[in-house]
Amino acid sequence: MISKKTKYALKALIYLAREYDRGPILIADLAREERIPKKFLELILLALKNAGVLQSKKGKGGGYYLAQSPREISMGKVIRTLEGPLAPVPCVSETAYARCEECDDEWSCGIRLVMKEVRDAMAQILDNATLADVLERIEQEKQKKDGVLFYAI
Amino acid sequence: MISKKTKYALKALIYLAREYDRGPILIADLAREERIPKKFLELILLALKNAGVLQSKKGKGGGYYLAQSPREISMGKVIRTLEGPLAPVPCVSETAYARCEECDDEWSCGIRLVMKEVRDAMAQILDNATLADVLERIEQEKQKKDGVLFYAI
DNA sequence: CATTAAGACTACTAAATCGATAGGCTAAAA
DNA sequence: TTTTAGCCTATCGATTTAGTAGTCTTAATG
Repeated sequence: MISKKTKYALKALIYLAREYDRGPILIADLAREERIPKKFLELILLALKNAGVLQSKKGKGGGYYLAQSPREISMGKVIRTLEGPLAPVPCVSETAYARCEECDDEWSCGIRLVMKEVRDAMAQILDNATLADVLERIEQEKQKKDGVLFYAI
Repeated sequence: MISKKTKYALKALIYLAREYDRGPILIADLAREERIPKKFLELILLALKNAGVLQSKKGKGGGYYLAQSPREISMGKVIRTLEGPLAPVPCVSETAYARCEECDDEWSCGIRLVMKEVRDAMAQILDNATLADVLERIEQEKQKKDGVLFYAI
């Protein structure tokens, strides 16, 4: 299960993607709209900024905005920033490989073989799901729902 | 990342699968062979027993053994027992659905749509990877390695 | 240039989880 | 009835999670 922190981050980024190219958004507005504790959100946005996902402007008229277009920011990047590597075991991580302490023969570790498949499948999905994709899919779902509503009436 | 508990469980089960139909195995032997803290392993095996994965015999000549054949025990089952649902968010879990507290419109939640894909991909892999499969794959890898060694000499 | 708006940074805390240990209880053989 | 081996509960220290508080810094602007 992903943490609340990561969920908050994704919500905030989807919000910022929707408002893309409308200038900086205030933390306070984001917090209110998405119902995220403001001070907590501050820390999250800061982490995303340090990871190069967001940029910010201080002082009056300041706020946060995406560092790249919504097409270029993937859920994989966001989750890795806040949650750490996608891999279920460190020995199959592409971005943060580490040996599993007590595995004496990594190359014939059965757990590793299966977990490598899992990490590849996750990365495949999450690294290809950009904020723009997510926005699109939300719209599609809303239209589907309207369709159902149409028939229901 | 999966917990040590789950890794220990998988190691123990792979060991028991290899010794399948050779009668009960002592916790102490398992602990020594797989280098798992004995008392900790006790709790893990007990949990697996309560989940129906293992059976046990008390007293002299006792120990633990698989409740089903290695063909019928999947890594998905084991991970769900010790780690909880595979799903990254509760609202996409098939085995333990729960609403995400602060999601007002689940059906047009973008996070949910992507996470559903992730959970399905994970379940596909982990529910189809049985202990028997894992044993087979370990053997395959060992032979591959021997092949390389053959050419290297 | 003083004020004010807004993010940046550090520290702290309560509660939960993780990894592990301790010790007594119960069941089954011999 | 003694020994063997699993069953069960409690406890513990370290880490992580979710969140709060307060101060510092930077940038507009009147």
